[in-house]
Amino acid sequence: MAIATIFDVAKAAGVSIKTVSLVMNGHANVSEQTRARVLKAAEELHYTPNQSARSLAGSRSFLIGLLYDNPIPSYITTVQMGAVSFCRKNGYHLMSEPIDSTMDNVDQHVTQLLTTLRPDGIILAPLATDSVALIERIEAFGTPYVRIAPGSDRERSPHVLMSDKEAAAAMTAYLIGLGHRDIGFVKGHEKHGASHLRFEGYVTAMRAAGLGVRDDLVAQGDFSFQSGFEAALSLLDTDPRPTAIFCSNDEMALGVMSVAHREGLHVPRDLSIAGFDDAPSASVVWPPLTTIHQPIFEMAEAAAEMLIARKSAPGADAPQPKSRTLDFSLVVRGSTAPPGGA
Amino acid sequence: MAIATIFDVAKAAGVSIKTVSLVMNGHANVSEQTRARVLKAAEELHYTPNQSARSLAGSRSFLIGLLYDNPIPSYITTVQMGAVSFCRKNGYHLMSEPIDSTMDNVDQHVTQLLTTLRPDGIILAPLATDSVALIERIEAFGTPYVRIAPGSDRERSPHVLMSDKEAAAAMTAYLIGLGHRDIGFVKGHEKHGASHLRFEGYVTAMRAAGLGVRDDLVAQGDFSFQSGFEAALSLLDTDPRPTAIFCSNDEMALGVMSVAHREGLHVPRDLSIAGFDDAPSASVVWPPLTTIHQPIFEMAEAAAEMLIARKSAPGADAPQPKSRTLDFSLVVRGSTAPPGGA
DNA sequence: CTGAAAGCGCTTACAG
DNA sequence: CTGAAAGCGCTTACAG
Repeated sequence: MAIATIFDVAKAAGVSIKTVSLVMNGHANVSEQTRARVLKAAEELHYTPNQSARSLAGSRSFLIGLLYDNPIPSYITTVQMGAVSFCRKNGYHLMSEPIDSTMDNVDQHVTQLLTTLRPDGIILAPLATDSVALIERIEAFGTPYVRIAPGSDRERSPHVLMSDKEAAAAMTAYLIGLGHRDIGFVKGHEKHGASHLRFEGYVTAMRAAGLGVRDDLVAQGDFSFQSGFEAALSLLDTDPRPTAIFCSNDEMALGVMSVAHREGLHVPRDLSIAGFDDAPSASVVWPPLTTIHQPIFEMAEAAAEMLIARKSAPGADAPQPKSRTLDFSLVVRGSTAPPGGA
Repeated sequence: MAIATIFDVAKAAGVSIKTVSLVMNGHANVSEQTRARVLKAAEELHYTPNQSARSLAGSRSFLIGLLYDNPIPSYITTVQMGAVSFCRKNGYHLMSEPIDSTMDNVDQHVTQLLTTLRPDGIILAPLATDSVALIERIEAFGTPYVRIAPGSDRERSPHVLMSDKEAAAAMTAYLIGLGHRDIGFVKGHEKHGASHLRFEGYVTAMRAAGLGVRDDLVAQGDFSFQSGFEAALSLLDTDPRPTAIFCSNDEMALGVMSVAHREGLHVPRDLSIAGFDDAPSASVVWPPLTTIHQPIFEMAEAAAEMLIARKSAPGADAPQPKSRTLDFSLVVRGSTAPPGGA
């Protein structure tokens, strides 16, 4: 059988197509009886509105674009799952748009996306979330957008994030609580706003415990395994050397752990190691990594919600929150223990 | 300025909209002169065809749906990058459609996707690639689809894959070449077709070298870290115990490695470990894992190509290949060495 | 090689 | 609360 159109449903229900449209879009001004008749007819005919026609005639495309760059697979996948989860409940679909900010045609590509598909909203995930060029392009176009975990210039746009500073402070306080005093820290990528916040959290917690921050126990990394590896070499070549090392992400923590294995240091007895992110690999290494769990799925869900809510509630001009902060959690695993393994 | 439409371009170029349409779609029957004039006008007006209008009027939506289930993040991300890469070159966009085959409304969801968005094609990635219910639904609808790495019932549909059997045989032969004789094998998930092929490859290579396959050196896993861990415990409790263990995926190999670390076995001196997939974590553990690299990106690209090629070449009714096999590669890293570390 | 016109399946003022 | 009708921006026979 051919695909049913709005006319088929109207005829079957004995109403005009206008009424069918109203019902399908959940408008209020339809009598319960009529609504029920239409719904029944739609059901029987397996009717689903043609998105292209809807989009062309109306003002909505029911499409949300997810722009991301330099993806850490597990991060991006989780973001997608979260975004899709909310989109689906509201009849939206998610376009996956990986971009490469190193390419000079990003601009062109985004413009093409915006004009040909007319998405109702854009979600910006790291690192695209911090691309000023991208943001300007989207703003010029007037398409609503939400940034996930923006590292800089936050006030500029609606966004959803987690408190990196508090989380880092919590982890540091946890290590101090175990009895550690000489705690090394590996910074994240300089260009990533969250890196600075995590470092601030570490400093704050150290000071709050009356401990100083030794310069030789702070190393610069860039979120890569390799940089964690190198940071560990330098941090372990100090005196007194750290009994614990806290890294700004899990990847670097794995680099530190690799050095520990090579040097024959027992983790956590000789060295406690903590990460940040709760990447899948964090629970796969041995010993499994103590880390900060980010609510990535929920952040993406919230981002989609911020985008779609304003659309689904016509009339309800309630001021949407421009910023949302979600909770992290501290996940204690086997890579941390009191110094000396006491 | 408002977004340019086909009428604006037609007026600027002094032709009818029909001609603009022909040019934009790359049809042949337009004089070079006219084509150039239209292209110039389009360029100046920043014209991009409205996808909804195109889709509604024509027969193409320029949308490809990617259906996947139970994603291993790195795998899915790579599949997406590959598919998007090809889609973009041809003006297509990719819809990310994670599905959960454990849900009973998969059917309904796919139907909704097919009827509302009318994608021009569907790419099925694991494990959706082996869902008969899904395939039947798509076939009933008549939407073209391509399966990536189907594990069963391959002849049924166009697909792209890698030779799992050959790859497993190559890895086994490599271990034998190093001097190993007692080589353990950990099977993958029983329901995954590739698992059986990988095991066959192992058996074939062992026999080809005149070595028997010891039952106590073959363990059943399910692709999880945990199952690899358990398999290692049983494999190492044999006599003589294996000097090398080959796992059907990297995740399980990491489980084996974890046991080795705990038991104080030096890898690779006391035990060589090999995986399959070349997941990101394979190069992050210590020592880094020898494994089989799957051309996932290329497989996804090929899948998109198989879908789009038939569309872009109107008239050119060349018989498209229904099956495409891409090459694997053997990646030697630090986790394998001659027995005894000689 | 190119025009004029119908039609794709919806939404949305405009009337009632 | 509901009809009749215009229009969204394209594609595509139908003519020439």
